[in-house]
Amino acid sequence: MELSKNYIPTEVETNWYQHWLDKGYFNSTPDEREPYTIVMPPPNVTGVLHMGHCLNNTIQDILIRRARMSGKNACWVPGTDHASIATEAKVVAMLRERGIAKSSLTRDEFLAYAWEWKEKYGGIILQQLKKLGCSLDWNRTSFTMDPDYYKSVLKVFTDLHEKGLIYRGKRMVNWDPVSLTALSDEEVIFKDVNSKLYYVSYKFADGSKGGISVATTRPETILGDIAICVNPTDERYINLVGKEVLVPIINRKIPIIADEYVTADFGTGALKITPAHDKNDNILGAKHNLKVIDTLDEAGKFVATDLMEDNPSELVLSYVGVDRFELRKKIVLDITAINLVEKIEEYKGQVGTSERTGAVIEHRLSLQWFIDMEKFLQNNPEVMASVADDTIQFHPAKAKNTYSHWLGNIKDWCISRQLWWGQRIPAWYDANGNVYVAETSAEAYQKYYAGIGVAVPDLADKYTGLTQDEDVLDTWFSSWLWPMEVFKGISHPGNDEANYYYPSTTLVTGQDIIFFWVARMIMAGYEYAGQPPFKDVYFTGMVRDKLGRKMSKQLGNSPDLLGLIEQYGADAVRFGILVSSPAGNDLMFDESALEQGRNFNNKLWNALKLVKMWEARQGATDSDQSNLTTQQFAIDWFANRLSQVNTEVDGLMKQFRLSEALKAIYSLIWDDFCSWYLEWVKPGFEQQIAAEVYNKTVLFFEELMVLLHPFVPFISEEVFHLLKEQTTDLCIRQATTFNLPDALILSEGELLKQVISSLRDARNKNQLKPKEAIKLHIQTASEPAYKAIESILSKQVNAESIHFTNDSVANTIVVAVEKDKFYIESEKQLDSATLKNDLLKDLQHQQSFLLSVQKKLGNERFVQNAKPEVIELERKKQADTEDRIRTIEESLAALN
RNA sequence: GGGAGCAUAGCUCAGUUGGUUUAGAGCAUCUGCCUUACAAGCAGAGGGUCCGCGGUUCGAACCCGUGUGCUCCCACCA
Repeated sequence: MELSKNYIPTEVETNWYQHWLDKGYFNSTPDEREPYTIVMPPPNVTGVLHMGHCLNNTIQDILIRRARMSGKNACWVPGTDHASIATEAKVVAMLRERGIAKSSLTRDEFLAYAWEWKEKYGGIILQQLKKLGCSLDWNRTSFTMDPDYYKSVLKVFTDLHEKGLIYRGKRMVNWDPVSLTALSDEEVIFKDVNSKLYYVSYKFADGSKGGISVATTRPETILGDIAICVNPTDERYINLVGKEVLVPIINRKIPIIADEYVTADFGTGALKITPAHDKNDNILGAKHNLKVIDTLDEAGKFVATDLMEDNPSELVLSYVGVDRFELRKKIVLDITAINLVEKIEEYKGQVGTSERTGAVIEHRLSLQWFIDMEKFLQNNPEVMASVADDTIQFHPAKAKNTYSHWLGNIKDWCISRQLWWGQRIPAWYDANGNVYVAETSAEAYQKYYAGIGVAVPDLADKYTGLTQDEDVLDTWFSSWLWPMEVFKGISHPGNDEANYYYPSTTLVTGQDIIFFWVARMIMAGYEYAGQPPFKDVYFTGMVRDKLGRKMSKQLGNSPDLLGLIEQYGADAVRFGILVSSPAGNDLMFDESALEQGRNFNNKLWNALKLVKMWEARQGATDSDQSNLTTQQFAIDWFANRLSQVNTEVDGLMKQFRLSEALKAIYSLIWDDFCSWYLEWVKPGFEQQIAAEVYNKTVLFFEELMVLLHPFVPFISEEVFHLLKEQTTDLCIRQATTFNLPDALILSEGELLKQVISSLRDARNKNQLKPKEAIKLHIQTASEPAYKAIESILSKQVNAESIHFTNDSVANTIVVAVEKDKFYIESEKQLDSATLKNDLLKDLQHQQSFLLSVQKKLGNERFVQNAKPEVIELERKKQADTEDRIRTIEESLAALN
């Protein structure tokens, strides 16, 4: 078969992926093997594949493929998250484009559209993961709103409610006025903004001259003011406490009160209290028994209802329905007109925004469902302990701090959302406002009828008297069950699959969702399985562009991933993203890394071509005996390098240092295998290769593909099969166990490489063309060792002859390597000046090194204190350096 | 405001208990090569005040203190 000049990935990738699928290699069922389980962080159904997913899923695929090749029962579960708020926003936008307002639809009508949308667009991302080569068990694809999953969420809600861990209450919550729902604290992102600080004066109500000046960033809330607060120790205001002032525009009388909460040196030292629109004001209001006047509706528009009794004026009426930001401008204008604005300062502040819609968050008093986190954690002390004591290991470990700090300061979790897309809260209310929480409406009615002492009607459609809560649950209230419920561990507890696969082995995710998801999965894991959901958590960094900026749509610096796969091949994309991804750190993505990946694939391809050329050129044995011993040296050396790197990679993988593992393999293949080994065993022009050497070479190549496969699955599988007829696919091939490498053989190989490089350097410096042969004279105490590798040496430095000598050789230039000297003889006039210079530089370096070693050894305190092996090492350094200096000096003498 | 982390070659990063490290890799750079697997390549080379200062130690890139610069997380001083 003719192999193409360069490696062409497209067809190869599609074919192999289909083949693996056809063979069912990715499917897992429980058996006697040890499981290796990864549950994929479910992307939003609305998602499309981006760089973050690419990094994340490449890492998971590497882990799972390596496990599959190491005797484990590898199971990687795909799926998607219904992503309540994000998806609902998309569906609302889609409907708006079609001219349909959400408010014109019933809940059921809206949900029908949402499901339609989900079936059409949801899960595109899973198809895209196939392009990347992800070896997911597609039979297990899950969705957080699958029927069983849905039920499991209700079950958990009901259960936690029964345990007293869930309560309903009117609290200050983060309110998104765009999506019209409450949000948890974690869904609020604080952003720096340039705003203004308005100094507004409040006149005394008794008509006496003057008043008090208050600094505020939110003048639009003035009409909801209920008091002015100062610090009790603030001498400027101490006499004013108890006096009343007038709220601008509406002239409501409000008191001046004192509380230590107020900072005297901020603004004017006087704070206006608006309990309806600020968390701290609300706390202060409650403390001082103040009335709450809500002036904004759910969409952030002005409402006057609460103000009407006070003083409805034309002006106030003109504010009704005005948006909060517009209102701010209007009110500032209006109070400026009546001379109540003293000054306006520029102010840098922070404002909370909705993670999903970007809308500025309002604090709003509303009735919501919460989880009592303190109590929950008291019931589950392992949530904190398991991470602290490494029962669950975090990589990198620094994430442990973030985790424990958050848990230590945890607030109650608001889990209700005023949305339709999601699990509807299983709570029913009767006419009197009594609540019945149950997994089904039937059960809720049972409780209801029992409570009022009425017999339960015989048919469910005769049930009356209850209405279900309109709200749905926070998305994360379903995703925290993911590692359990993908195996039906909640809906069908104790089933064989859950028993076998849970706890999962490794979680790979971003640091950004440590609170949203990781911590909560650990909570649910202990609460419902009594076990952690995973053993290791590998946190990936964030993917940035090469300038270090976050990837974002606005910046347009987010590359088109599928386009890149098209252009470079999935293997190259996987290689590129991983090679530039240090463990646990952010990675600067640069397309040149993909080029490196593509080049590497091409290198593999060409090595394959070379070996395939030899296939037909095998001879029984090599006629030249010396050539055979030489090749045996190359084989022994590479076999040991292979086992050395295998051991190294094992260690790196255990520490999740995937990038370094890949680099080690890359260098083993490119440098050791291609640049050295293959050149060493390469037969001369149109010559035969010993069958034994050929077979060994193919074996090495196969082993390299085994090592490489998890990282670049497609090309490795392709090369593996093109090398020779195989009885298995690489995808499920089990890794070989290697012996410990022989250090002596390895160091002999290193020395040979060093000799070759030094001689080539000397050739270069004398402008010897590659084709110009030299005569080599070697002065060494270990002649047999060099005799054994003579043919490699002569081939690699283009020496037409090699002689051994006991003395310097006239009219040559000399190269010193370790204790040996190499004399290069050429027909060309050689210039010893640069080499002499190099030798002098080296000599100087060695001498100063020797001096430092001698100084150390001459130091009595060193000899007394240092460990014996360290002293021994220093002695050896001294001896070696002395030898080296002698060799250099002799070489210099020979040059003169 | 509180907490965590980082600073090593032009760039991105390794450097494990302080001692074969007067410091390594990849990419980039420079020089020479169209050598019959590969120019998406081959061979070779250059490049560092280990952020500054102080300390501990026989010995510091590594430990301690301090200064500077940067990053992230948490926290709504209106």
